[in-house]
Amino acid sequence: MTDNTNDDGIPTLADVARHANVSTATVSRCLNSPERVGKNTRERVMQAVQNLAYTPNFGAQALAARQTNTIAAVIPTMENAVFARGLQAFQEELVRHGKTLLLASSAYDADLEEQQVRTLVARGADGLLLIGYDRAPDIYAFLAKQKVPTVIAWSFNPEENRPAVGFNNRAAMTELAKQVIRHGHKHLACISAPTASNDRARERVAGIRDAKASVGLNPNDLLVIETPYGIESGERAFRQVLTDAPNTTAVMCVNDVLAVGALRAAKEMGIRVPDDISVTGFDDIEIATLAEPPLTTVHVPHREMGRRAADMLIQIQKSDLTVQNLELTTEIRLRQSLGPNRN
Amino acid sequence: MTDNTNDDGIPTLADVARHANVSTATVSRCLNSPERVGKNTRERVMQAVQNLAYTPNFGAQALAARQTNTIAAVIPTMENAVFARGLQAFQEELVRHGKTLLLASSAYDADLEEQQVRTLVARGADGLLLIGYDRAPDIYAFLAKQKVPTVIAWSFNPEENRPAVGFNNRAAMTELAKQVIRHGHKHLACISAPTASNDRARERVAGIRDAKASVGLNPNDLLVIETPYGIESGERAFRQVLTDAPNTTAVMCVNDVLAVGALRAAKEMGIRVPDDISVTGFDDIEIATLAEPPLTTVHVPHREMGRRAADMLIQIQKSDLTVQNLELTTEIRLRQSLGPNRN
DNA sequence: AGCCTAAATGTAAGCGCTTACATTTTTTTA
DNA sequence: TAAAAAAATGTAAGCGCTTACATTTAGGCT
Repeated sequence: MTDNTNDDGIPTLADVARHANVSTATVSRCLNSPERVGKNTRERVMQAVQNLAYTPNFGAQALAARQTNTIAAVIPTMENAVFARGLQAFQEELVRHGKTLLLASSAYDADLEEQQVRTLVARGADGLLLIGYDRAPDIYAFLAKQKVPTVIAWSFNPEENRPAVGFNNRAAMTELAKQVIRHGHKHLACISAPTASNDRARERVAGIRDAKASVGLNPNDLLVIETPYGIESGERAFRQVLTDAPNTTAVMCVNDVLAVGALRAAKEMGIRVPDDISVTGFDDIEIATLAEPPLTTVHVPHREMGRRAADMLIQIQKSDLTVQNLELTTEIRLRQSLGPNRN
Repeated sequence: MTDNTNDDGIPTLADVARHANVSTATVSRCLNSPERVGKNTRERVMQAVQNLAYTPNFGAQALAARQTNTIAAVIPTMENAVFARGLQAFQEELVRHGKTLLLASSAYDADLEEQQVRTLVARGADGLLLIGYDRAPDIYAFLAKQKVPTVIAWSFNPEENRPAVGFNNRAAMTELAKQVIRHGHKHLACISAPTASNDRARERVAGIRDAKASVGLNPNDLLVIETPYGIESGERAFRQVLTDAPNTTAVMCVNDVLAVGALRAAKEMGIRVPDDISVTGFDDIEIATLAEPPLTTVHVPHREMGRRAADMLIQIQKSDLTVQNLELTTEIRLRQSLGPNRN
C-alpha cells in the first residue's frame, strides 16, 4: 500500500490531503482551526472531507492531541431517578460543549466504584464526575497523579478542599426535622441507606440529630435502620421501626424511595399516614407527589446540579482554575405525609 | 529527553520496560496475553507496573489495536425510567465483559440522534445500541460504512434485517386492547407519544386498531392524541380526549407516564377511575403500581432487554456473526385502573 | 520596485502502543 | 548429545493524527 487508505477502506487524513492536493497539516488545521486556513483551500478540503465521508480516527487524535473530549461519571445507579435526572442534565451540558459522556455505575459499592474510576480514567476521560466525598484516599491520589480534573456532586462541604457542586445534606435534613418536631413529634426514627462510604446518607441522619439537639431532645436517642435502596427495602425497614420502637410517631427517610416503601408498609399494616404516623422523604422525585399521601420531602435541584457540575468540569479543564465550589439550595416541600402528632 | 517518560511524569510502556529490563513488546504481552510470557519475567514486569503505577495510554492503545473496548448507546432520555433501567442492565453487562459505556441522548429528536450517533462513532465506539428502528437510512449507511456493529432494542420485527432485541409492540398492545374491549369498552381513545420517527409508539397505536378490527369495530374510528413525554403532558392530553370524544370509556396510553398523567387529570376533574373511565399504560415501571388506582399495563422486561442487547453486541463484535434477533415476551398486568364499562 | 510583515502552507517529528517477524533460549526427541 | 521444535523475548515498523518549525506566498509601505 502506497497511499494511506487503510485496508478497511476507511479514509484517513492523508487520503483527504491527497484528494484536496494539500498537506496533512492543512487538512488537520481545516478541521481544528479553520480560521488559520485560506478560504479557497478550506473549501477544497472540506469538499474532499465530504466526498470521502472522512471521520478522524479517534485513537490517533487522542494520542496526538493528548485529550479525548470525553468526560466520565461514576454514579451509584441510573435506576435511581435522582441520578438519572442529574446525569441527563450533565450529559446535555456536556454535548453543548462538544464533550461526550463515559458512564459507569458502582451499585453503591466502594470497591466497584474504585475499579470503575480506574477504568474510566484508563479509557482516557479528560474529567470525572463523582457522587459524594466518601472514598478511599488512594483514589484521590490516583486522580491527582493522573491529573484528571474531578468534581464532586450531591455533597457540599466548604471544608473539603475539592471542586464540588452540591448542597448541605445535613442542614437540609435538620430543617426538615425541625418541621417534623414543630408538628409535635418527639419520637422520631430514621430509615437510612447504608452510611458506610455514603456521606450524603450519613449527613442526613446527622441532620436529624442536630435538630433534636437544637430543641433539647437527646440526639443519640434516635432509632436508625440502615437498609439498601428500594421500595421493598423501605417497607421492611418500616416494619422494623415499629417493632424496635413502637412509640415512633414520625419516620424520616433519607430518600423518597425508602419513604414510599414506608408508606406502602403502613398501608398494608393498616396504619394511617399522617394520622397515626408521619413519614418524610428526601429528593422530591416524581413518586413523591404520586404517593398516597403525597410525601413531605426536601426538594433538590438535581438537573441544575448536573448542569453546573458539567460547567465546572469544563471550566477547570480549560483554565486550570483553582478549587471551585458551588452550594445549591434545597427547599422543604410540605405535603400530606407529615401531620401533627395526635398521640 | 532520552527516556520515554513523558513530561507529565506519567509513565509509559517504555518506562516499565526499562525498569523491568525487558523490551516494550514483552511488557505489552504481559498486559494483553500474559500466558505468552515466562513466569519470572511476567512477575518482574508486573512489579514494575505496580511500582510505577503505570496505566496504558488510551489513545495509543486504541490507535495501535484498532479498538477502544467502548460501546455506545443513544437513548431518548435517561429521565424515562424505562431507558434508565434497560441502560443500567446494559452497562452492567458491558462491565462484565470489560467494555465501557459511552452514552448520549437524543431527547426524542431525530436530528439530534443522528448527530449523537456520528459523534459517538467518531469517539471510537466499537459497537452501538439504538432504540427502535426508525431513523434516516443514511445513518444506517454510515454505520455500515464505518463497520460499527449496531443493535436495535425496544423494537422487534423479524422483517427488519438487523440485529435486534425487543418485543412486538403491536401485538402486546393488541392483546391489552382486547382485554379492554372484553371489559365492555367500545369507545376507546389513545394518548400517544409523537409517532414520527418512533416506531414503538406507532406500533402500539396500530395494535389498538388491530384489536378493534379483530372484533369488528372500525379501526379507523379511534381518537389518537399525540403529545410529548411527561406526566403533565398526559394530563393535558386526557382533557383533550374528553373534549374531543366525550363518550370515551377507556383511554389507552402508550406508556405509563402518560397514563399517570391521565389518572391525575381524571382525579382533578372528579372523574372516577375505573368507574367512569378506564385507563391503561405500557411499560410497567414503578409508578404503575404506585398510582391511584394502580395501572393496568404491559409489563416489559427492560433489564433483560438491556442485558441481552449487550450480549448480542459483544457477540457480533467478536464473531462477526450474522444477523441475530431476539424477541422477548411481554405480559399484561391487570390492575385496578381497568374496569368494566358501566355506561 | 524593494523590503518587511503577516498569512498560508508544507515538512516531519513525534504521541505510546501493538504486533509481525527475527532472534535467542529452553525443552523435547531420537 | 545433537538436532528439531517450541517457548520466550527482542526489534522495529507502523497505527493516523497534531503541531513546532521551516518555507513559501501575499500584502503593505516607503
